Amino acid sequence: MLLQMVRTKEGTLKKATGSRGVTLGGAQGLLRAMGKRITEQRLLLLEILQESKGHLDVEELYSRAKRRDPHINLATVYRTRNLLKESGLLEPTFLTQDSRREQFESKPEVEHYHFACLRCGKVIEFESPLVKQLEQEAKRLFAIEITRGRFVLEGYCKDCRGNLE
Amino acid sequence: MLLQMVRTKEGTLKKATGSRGVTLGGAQGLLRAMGKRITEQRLLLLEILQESKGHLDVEELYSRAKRRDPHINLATVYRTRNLLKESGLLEPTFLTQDSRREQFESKPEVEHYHFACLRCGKVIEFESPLVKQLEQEAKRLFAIEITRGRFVLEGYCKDCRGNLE
DNA sequence: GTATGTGCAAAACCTTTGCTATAAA
DNA sequence: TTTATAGCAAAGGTTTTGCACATAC
Repeated sequence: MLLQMVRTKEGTLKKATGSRGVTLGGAQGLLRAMGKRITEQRLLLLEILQESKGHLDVEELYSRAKRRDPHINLATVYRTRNLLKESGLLEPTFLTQDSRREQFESKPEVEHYHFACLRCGKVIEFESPLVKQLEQEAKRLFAIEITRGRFVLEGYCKDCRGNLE
Repeated sequence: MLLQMVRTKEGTLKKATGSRGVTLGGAQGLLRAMGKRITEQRLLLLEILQESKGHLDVEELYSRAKRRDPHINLATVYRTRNLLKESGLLEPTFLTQDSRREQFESKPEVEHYHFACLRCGKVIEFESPLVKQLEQEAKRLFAIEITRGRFVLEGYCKDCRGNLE
């Protein structure tokens, strides 16, 4: 017998409560635990990732880092990004259909989902228990194990929907 | 949160009824209408895309094409893929978190969603009205216009979930 | 002091593009 | 015959890698 969630007066979906950074705040400890070193460059990159809400591609991360440390090298940015990715602190989010570059965000405490505006690039994060419910259903129906679910919407935000030339 | 759990007999999610190919079947007409030419290479690539359920990246498409026409060129594959993408017959699907390459599938008649196995690459397509419901909620809550929604699960399929070394 | 990380440059990838010959209409 | 397209090779863009020096531990 399956359980189904039914929507009542107010929706199941809400804006994500953007508490983040706790994860990245613990980055130093994790790196140490992995036998990795805490370098100036890594600290800088972590700082930038923590400040920005994420959704940075490598180019953007590099350019922001360069403003504070003009000598930082692109290879270092790639290597750091890969390190954080492998250690699970950062995860790739493919936002739009035609994006060529991967974007990343620091791993959130509460799983959330995304809307990305095709015109201005604005990203809205939201949560909804229905997504987990869908995952549960899929899990049972197909006998699969799910490690990650993503739900991504693309389109035009409030400000852009009228202004399409 | 004002949610009630209700017992129902069946879930909202089901395996996608994989009718496809009608779209790609109409490709020739569309190409003609666009003033494009029907070449052997394009026919071959369309045939391959139609046979495979999709979920091919360019490399795979190229290697399959080469088996039947050893002279076909990678640039032709890219150009054809871009053409089909622009004309809306093919669309990119980012399946797994660490996939570097875009994969494509022929545009389905009924919108569906994906599960991809991280070990064997198997793809399961499914449908659920709840996804559209979520889109409606997001649309109202954020005053956005949604052009596309994707819901992608990754993990391990029935056959692979036990065999992880 | 030892081993890891950085910067730099080169290499490896993936995708696009300019050109000429070919073939579709 | 006319014009779009294929094949090829070269170029463009992104990511990775080898190596010597610097630096965290």
